[in-house]
Amino acid sequence: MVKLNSPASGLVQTRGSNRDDLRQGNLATLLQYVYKANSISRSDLTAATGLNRSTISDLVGELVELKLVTESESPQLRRVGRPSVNVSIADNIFAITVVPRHHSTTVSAVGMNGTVVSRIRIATPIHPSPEQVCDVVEKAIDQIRGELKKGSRIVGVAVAISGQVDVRNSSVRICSMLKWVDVPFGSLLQERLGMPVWVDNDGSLACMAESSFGAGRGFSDIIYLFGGAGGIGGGLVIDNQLVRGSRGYAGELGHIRIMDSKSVDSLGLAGTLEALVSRDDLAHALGLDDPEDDDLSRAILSATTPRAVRLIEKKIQALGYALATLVNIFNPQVILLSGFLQPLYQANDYSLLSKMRQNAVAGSREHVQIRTTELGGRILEIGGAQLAFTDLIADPAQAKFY
Amino acid sequence: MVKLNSPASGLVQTRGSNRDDLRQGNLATLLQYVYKANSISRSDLTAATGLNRSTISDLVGELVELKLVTESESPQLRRVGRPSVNVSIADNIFAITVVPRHHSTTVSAVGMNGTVVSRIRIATPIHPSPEQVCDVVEKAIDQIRGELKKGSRIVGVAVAISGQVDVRNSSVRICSMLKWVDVPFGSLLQERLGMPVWVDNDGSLACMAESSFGAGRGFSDIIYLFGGAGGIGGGLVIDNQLVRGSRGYAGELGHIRIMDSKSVDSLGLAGTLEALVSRDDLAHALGLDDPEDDDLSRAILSATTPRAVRLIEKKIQALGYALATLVNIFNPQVILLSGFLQPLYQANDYSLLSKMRQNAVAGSREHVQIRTTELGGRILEIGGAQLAFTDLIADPAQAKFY
DNA sequence: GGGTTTATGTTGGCACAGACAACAAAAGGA
DNA sequence: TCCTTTTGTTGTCTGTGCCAACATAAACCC
Repeated sequence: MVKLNSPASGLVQTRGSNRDDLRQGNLATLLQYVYKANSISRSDLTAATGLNRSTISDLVGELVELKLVTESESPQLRRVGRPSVNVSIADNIFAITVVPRHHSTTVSAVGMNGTVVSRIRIATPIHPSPEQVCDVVEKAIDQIRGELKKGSRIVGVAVAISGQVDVRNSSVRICSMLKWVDVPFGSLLQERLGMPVWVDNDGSLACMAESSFGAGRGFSDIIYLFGGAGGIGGGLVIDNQLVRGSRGYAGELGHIRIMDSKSVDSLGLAGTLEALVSRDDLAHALGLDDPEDDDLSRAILSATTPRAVRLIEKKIQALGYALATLVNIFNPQVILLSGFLQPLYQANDYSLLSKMRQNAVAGSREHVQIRTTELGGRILEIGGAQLAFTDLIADPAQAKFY
Repeated sequence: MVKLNSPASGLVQTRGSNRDDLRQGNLATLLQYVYKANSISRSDLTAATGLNRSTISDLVGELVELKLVTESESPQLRRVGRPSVNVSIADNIFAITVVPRHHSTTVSAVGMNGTVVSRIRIATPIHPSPEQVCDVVEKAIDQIRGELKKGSRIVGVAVAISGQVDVRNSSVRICSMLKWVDVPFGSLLQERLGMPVWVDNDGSLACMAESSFGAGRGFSDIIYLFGGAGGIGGGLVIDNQLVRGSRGYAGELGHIRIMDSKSVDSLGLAGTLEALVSRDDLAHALGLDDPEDDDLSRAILSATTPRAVRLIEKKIQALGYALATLVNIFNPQVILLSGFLQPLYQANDYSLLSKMRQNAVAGSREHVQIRTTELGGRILEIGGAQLAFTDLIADPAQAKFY
């Protein structure tokens, strides 16, 4: 018998750990399980973590005391043995998410248990200034505070920016949608609100959300691609970790180059995925003028004119090249397509798959799947909330609320 | 004052930790520091890990008992205070590295302290069979065992393959250099030798080596590109972790597509980096026939004929496109170039940098550096040894030797 | 329906890792 | 020579997770 050695990933730990770190780590692991499952039995936690029953009992007890989770009788499982106690995330912990757009900003309250309880969309001037967005957010949060039931606790605010965000200092490097350049929006909003503010790229947040709660569940290596009116964005998950890069700009998957072409993308780069696969192009070829997502999707799936069919096929080919490049670089398990890339895939999944496979190396192309996303219109709320809850989960005993 | 919240990376921990894991983790962290520095004082270990002096004393004591490190008087530092004891990696722990090529296989013994003590190159038939390579390795190890001083301990064998390796089961998916397809080489060699065998892609190993001991030291996000006779390979380090992908095929950076072109690469893919930037092309244009690396390098740097200069410039442009794509995807801190890509960069560093910057998004292009590699001809020995020592470092108390 | 089986929760004692404080040791500086 | 600074050593202590024994709650079985 030969026991094989798959290369270990090596250590990431650079600091030593003491007993407090041990306890904190275990509390965090437990809370993460509860958060991801929303509700889970103590015996499942025991099995998943490998910790002793009595240890789980103690740890869960601490989380209950911290009022982060609640215990309840488990539902009828009709299984032999004493039924296990169910652990659920407290229903009064919230994150505020902010999604600024051209001429409106959406502010929501998202419960840690996954429910979006409040969602306010407020019109702004077109291309609002950072201060104007701050104003809107401040007002919206006041209103939301009134709507939330008594005893609710807020961990902070997460902002999803459709542009490049330096996550080290939460500042917006460039956001063409808002016409912002080098805006330290995290600091501005945090100073105004007096509570923690996190800022991240919308593609990264969406990727994180799909990875934890959507079509990426159970996969460790994921490529996420989103096609919208502003262009193509995306995100990467490698070994269950979102890839942010050294400053947070990773995941600009729309700007990878695949061909010689005069067409340029939103940044003026020629021959990139975004330049070759644009929503406007498709809408125009299908005779639609600024269509809703659903209408465009239907039109793509039912296209019959030769010109439209040819164009769709051409876009599929370009997308196939881009996917092959990504597959060669990453060897992912799954590629998730969303926005108008989704109907494009559905229009001819065979064509996309085979184009991708033709241009990918043997090992990587064999088991990679293409899937459509699952989370729909609330994905940025879910991803933003996840970002806002991350610190709380990483150190439950230090939880602070506002 | 505003304290900013950079997005935490989230938890990777899926299992709980007990006190044993704590001890193991701290031992591993210490041993890793000693391994990477080769020799380091106990007081430096205290500062780096944040652990208590007495804890360090205890842990180092255990490593000494395990005979993994030795303590020695520190060199004269001429500093106030009691001089700190120096901790060094034991000089009798070795890894065997194997690098099979067309018609010869190189087997080396690499000390855990970094010294390559023995290096045997044995001729084989061209395109040797797996069994033939096993034979050669077995013989070489017998010889090496005789050369090593008494009391030497071997942790196992690391094999660097110039092709796609499924690291989950150490089998070679495809290696065109050896004409191997689906060869479970790890199992074969392990059965033969009776000691652990790890197999990995050469680009990944080289990347790992440069990241820990070469030009990548101190950087957390690295792209490594190697240009050789067989094509272009590479590796990625993200957040200090080597990226292997779901099966180990990640890092096929030569096969990313950048242009329309009839030229195909070693896998028959058109318009890829490897297709457009080939060593043979360059050698031919420079009037060289199967040149040594040094000769090709000199020729590239001193090219004067218009045709050669134009061709070099064209290759630089293509490389620039590829780098931009990678930068857009990853936002790395540094790009490391090696093999014939190194003289290509040196021939016109400004041109390559600006081409890359022109095609990269604003945030990512601003701080990325391009560097040449440092480790030279022994890079695969160093990387292979690192792979072989990984398990030992991750759990020093369970060290097994052969 | 009562005993049995199975799985889980609870409790008290235990082992042991790392922190801490006090002291010793080894160097430089005045 | 004595003081200061830094590091190593030792014994004690705290707290965390483990373990074993027991308690409890359900399904199962005749």
